[in-house]
Amino acid sequence: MRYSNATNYALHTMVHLMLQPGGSSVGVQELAEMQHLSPTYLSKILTKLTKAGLIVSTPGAKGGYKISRTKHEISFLDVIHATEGDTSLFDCSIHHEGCLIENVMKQAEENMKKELESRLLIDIAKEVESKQKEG
Amino acid sequence: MRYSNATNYALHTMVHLMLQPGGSSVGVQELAEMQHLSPTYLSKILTKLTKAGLIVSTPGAKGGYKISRTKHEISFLDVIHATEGDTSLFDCSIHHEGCLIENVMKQAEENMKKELESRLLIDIAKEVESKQKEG
DNA sequence: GATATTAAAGACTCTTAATATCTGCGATAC
DNA sequence: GTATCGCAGATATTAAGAGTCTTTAATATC
Repeated sequence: MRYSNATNYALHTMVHLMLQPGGSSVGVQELAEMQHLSPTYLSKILTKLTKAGLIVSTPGAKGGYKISRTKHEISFLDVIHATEGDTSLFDCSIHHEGCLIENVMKQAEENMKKELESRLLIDIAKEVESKQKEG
Repeated sequence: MRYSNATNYALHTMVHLMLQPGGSSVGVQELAEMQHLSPTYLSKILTKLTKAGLIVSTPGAKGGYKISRTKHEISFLDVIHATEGDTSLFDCSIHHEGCLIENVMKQAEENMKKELESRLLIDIAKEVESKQKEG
């Protein structure tokens, strides 16, 4: 029971893109090197983020990825949803509906998702930025 | 990203054992039939619960499993911990310590675990019991 | 318009974990 | 002693995650 590595890479990439001055584009090459990944693998993850509307891709020369201007407040949940898909933590395979155990599990999952929805990437980006100025 | 089926089976088994009058033992045979599982598979799950001290096993003729008398208040988290092991939802594989993203994820996980720790199986058992009397 | 650059998509491999079964061993009641 | 039952280990089987490679499509620059 663990979030995939892809989610980890996605979150880090998103924060990195947020730190770009003027929201300029960054190529997969640079993003992949930063996280010690192969560009082809990371691009699969970036495509998911693009389809989810969290980032914008521009193909061709001088292309790359940048944060979507239409989504200033991107939450952890947004990214997780993009990479993990619409998964649920627990499904009772025995009872078809109204399983009391499933209800408890789904309630806990719901609360966690609400917390992750309230946590914004921009706050992480700002914190990283201030740490960089310190060091 | 999902809890294993084993956790589902374990939770249902625990509630079933709690509903036994006088805390009497039940064999794997019966527990397996109830959930449409093979006895050998379920027994592996039950062994985990036994090692975790949540239930007590008595081998030999007329043997079986029963709720541990020393643990009257068993939580969802207790069962999950027994079946899933000591897993964590998210580990940053890039930064070695103090990753801001990891911190947020771990905080959310921690809160979910606290909620699952406060939810007791006995409450589910009581609810099931009262529903059975109704129907 | 030709060319270099870059993202997108699909097929494919590799590894790992979950799921599940089977067999033999050891403990217990009778 | 024997039948019953849980325990442990070995062994498939399946599914998902992780990652690579190749081809295709889109874009900028000249």
